[in-house]
Amino acid sequence: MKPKNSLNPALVVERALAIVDTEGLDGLTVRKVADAFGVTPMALYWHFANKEALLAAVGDAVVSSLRIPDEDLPLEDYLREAMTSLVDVMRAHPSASPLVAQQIMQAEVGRDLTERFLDKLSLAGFDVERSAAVAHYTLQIAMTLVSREPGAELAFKPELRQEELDRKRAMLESLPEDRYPRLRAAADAMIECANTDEYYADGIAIFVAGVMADAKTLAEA
Amino acid sequence: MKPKNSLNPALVVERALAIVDTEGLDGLTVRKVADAFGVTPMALYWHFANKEALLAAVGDAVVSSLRIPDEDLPLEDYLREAMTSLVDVMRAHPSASPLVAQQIMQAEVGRDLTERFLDKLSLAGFDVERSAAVAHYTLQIAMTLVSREPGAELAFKPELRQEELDRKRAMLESLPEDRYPRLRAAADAMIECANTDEYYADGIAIFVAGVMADAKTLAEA
DNA sequence: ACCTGAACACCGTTCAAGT
DNA sequence: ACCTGAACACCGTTCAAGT
Repeated sequence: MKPKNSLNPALVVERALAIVDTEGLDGLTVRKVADAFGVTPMALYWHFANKEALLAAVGDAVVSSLRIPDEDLPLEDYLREAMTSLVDVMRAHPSASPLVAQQIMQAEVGRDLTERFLDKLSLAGFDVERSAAVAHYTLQIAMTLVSREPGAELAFKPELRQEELDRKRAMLESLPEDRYPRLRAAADAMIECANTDEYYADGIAIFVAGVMADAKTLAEA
Repeated sequence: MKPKNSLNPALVVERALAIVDTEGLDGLTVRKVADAFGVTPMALYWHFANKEALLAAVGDAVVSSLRIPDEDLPLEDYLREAMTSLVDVMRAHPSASPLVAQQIMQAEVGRDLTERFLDKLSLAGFDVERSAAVAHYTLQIAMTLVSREPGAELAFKPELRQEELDRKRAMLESLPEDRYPRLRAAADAMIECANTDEYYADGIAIFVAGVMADAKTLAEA
């Protein structure tokens, strides 16, 4: 006798997110979620229209922990804090970061953050198209930093991980030293992040500096 | 009577790339490629170890048309040209851009480009870790600009495309005007690129400016 | 209202067999 | 050397039926 009402959207999303965390986005299947509840795959279709809706709900759940920077901050600080906030939220569930990017506008917090960002961009001289583009870059680059962090592609095959890293290193070390000295010297740094926090801080700093350089150009024109 | 030797890796890759172009990366299946040749799915396994190897070969094929910037260019111009070259190659086959990012180091042209880029970064004061990180950002951001170009996610459902765009616009236009004036004004710009070339030029310019700002900081230190 | 069971149209891939 | 055929363990999802 199965307990009825053992399923509800919030519980399902929680389980689904756990699977995404441990097995990656491609590792999430309707059947695995059902098994985790000891239930038939079709049971989930009472609570979600389809897998796409379940994934969207997972994205919404992660987005909800986003925090909005102080609205009084000037553009540069607002951008840096917004991007840092996005990156932090995504790093908590790296495999779900594409879902965060996809669902951010469905959440009030995402809309509020974007609205204020667009406002600050506008005041800094960015026209509507450029503002929209910069907001888009910000979100997508945050996602990319997290989901393509060096070594992240091997996160779900722990037994193959070391082997794959060695294979990549061997490939770089097999290159002729006279022709590829920089690649060989950078081999370790290219296959895995030595300092993850620095990787994110630098990536964010570069993008923020780039946007501010653009703002300066616009201010001078 | 099937003609034998109708299959070879180059032909298979060509067909697979065509499918990726018209149906997206997820639309590529071993069975579809086989059907396109009027052959059994298993026929492909004579030429490729598995689907992963086929995808890698598709990536290699696209990477091969990459061009290397003039090696005498200073860092800023070299970076801008390298990134533009990457973006151009990827825009020719947007759905394959993740494969390009994945396979770039397997191609001589990719290794040469990266080697010279790392060298210029080093001369500009970037240490090994930062150089590797910047090379990584460059490649991944180029990929992201292309594969997440606004509207790109709807490219393979032409019949649903207009409907989806309308749905997104309706969502933004349903927001209260007094609270979300910028979002409403930017609605059109956020769901679709009005000027695609500008989208790419701006994205590249921002990243290049960001890297150069970093270089300036390093030079002063 | 909430879930089961059987079935369908797909996947990638193994393995033995054909020519 | 190159390809077929049958089979296996997976997918998401429909549809009718149970309680």
